[in-house]
Amino acid sequence: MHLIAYVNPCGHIFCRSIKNITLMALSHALLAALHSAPCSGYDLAKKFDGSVGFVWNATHQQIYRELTKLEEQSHVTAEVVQQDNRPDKKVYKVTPAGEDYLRVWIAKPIVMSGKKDDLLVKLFAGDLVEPSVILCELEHHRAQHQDLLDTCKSIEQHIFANVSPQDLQRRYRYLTVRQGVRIETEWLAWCDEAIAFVKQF
Amino acid sequence: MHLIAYVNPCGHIFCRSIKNITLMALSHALLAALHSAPCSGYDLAKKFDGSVGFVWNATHQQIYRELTKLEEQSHVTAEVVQQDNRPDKKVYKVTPAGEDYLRVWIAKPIVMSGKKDDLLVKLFAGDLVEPSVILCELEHHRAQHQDLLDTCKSIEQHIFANVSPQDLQRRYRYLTVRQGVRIETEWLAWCDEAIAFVKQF
DNA sequence: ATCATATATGCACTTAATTGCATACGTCAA
DNA sequence: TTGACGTATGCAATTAAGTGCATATATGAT
Repeated sequence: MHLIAYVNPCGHIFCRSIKNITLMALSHALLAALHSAPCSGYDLAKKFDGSVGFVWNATHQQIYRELTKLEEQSHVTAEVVQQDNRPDKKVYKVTPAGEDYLRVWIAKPIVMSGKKDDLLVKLFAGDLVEPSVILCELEHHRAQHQDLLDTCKSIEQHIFANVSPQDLQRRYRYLTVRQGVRIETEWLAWCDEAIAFVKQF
Repeated sequence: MHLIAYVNPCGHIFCRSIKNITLMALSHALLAALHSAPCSGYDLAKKFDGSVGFVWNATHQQIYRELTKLEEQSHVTAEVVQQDNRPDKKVYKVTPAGEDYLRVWIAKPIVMSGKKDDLLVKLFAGDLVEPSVILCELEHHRAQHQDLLDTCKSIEQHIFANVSPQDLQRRYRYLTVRQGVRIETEWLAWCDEAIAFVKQF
């Protein structure tokens, strides 16, 4: 098997095999979620309490398929857990090999994925329709961003109110919540600006 | 052919055929770009002057393939234009049918696509690696957001400095640039917050 | 001459994402 | 006892997206 070595801009050296590497991002998101708390596919699909669901969304079908793949690659192990009054569940946790796989991926610098935003594309051709149509869509989106912001703020206050400086994992996760709070706040502000703008027409 | 009627939250009625509809988002982005200015695939791939490239990114291969499809569906027409000192180019423009297709799509309320961010996933498992690795990645991203912000600000000043209130198309496009300015500014601020945070470790 | 760069377009192949279905156990209510 | 809902998992098929390669003309530099 061929190996290739990289040096990232900070001088960290890492390597990976050229073949049989899936760069599929969902696998990393699942491993990151399982790293912080072992759980079942169903749990992952529910995007529970401030977890990775907020930074990477996927359907349950994608998640189950990917978990099966990760198990085949020995990046996770599964344990069937019997429950009262509920179907059995398979609880997954990350293996040391899975952690290595994550470490390699984290150290590899990535180019920001380009923006892909339906709403902005709509605005681009907004003059084709009545302003009220655009206004409606803007208000629809505003409501969605408001919901997200409320959720992020709630997580910020309840989960990360009193985190000890030693709890590195939680402090890193806190940063992702902060991103949600900041960006959603700004999205809301932009929506308001855009709504006011369109109302002039 | 079956038809289905919708009423969006603002009371606008619209309909579309159930079959043979591609909801593929790239086609809408290309139509929106061509709507504001007919041009070639090459031009579209260059993401020129404040155009749709900033709100929807794609490779030239995707763009050429999609343009061919759009031509087959009669949503665009192509005209071969001979040039001096350069290969011929095919200039595409949107047909009335293409405009209708865009109008229907614009009027259809869309659910915000879920967030998918590699950097945040990395932070989620940040405790697996040395803080300097995360710091490096944060600074790398900060630079990318700074570039984008500079570009957006430049477009804001040069293209939209003196737009007449009557120029609806340009005023809508101005809103997309404003979104870029606002969100990238906030991304930068978050990067700074995160960098300061990680430097404590 | 040859090489790099810019313009201009496209096919073939592979991988990822989405959609539609299918299954099964349990609770609670009509 | 049927039907709706929540928990829990998954396959099959399709569609979209991404990667790698190929081609051609023209300019300017070495």
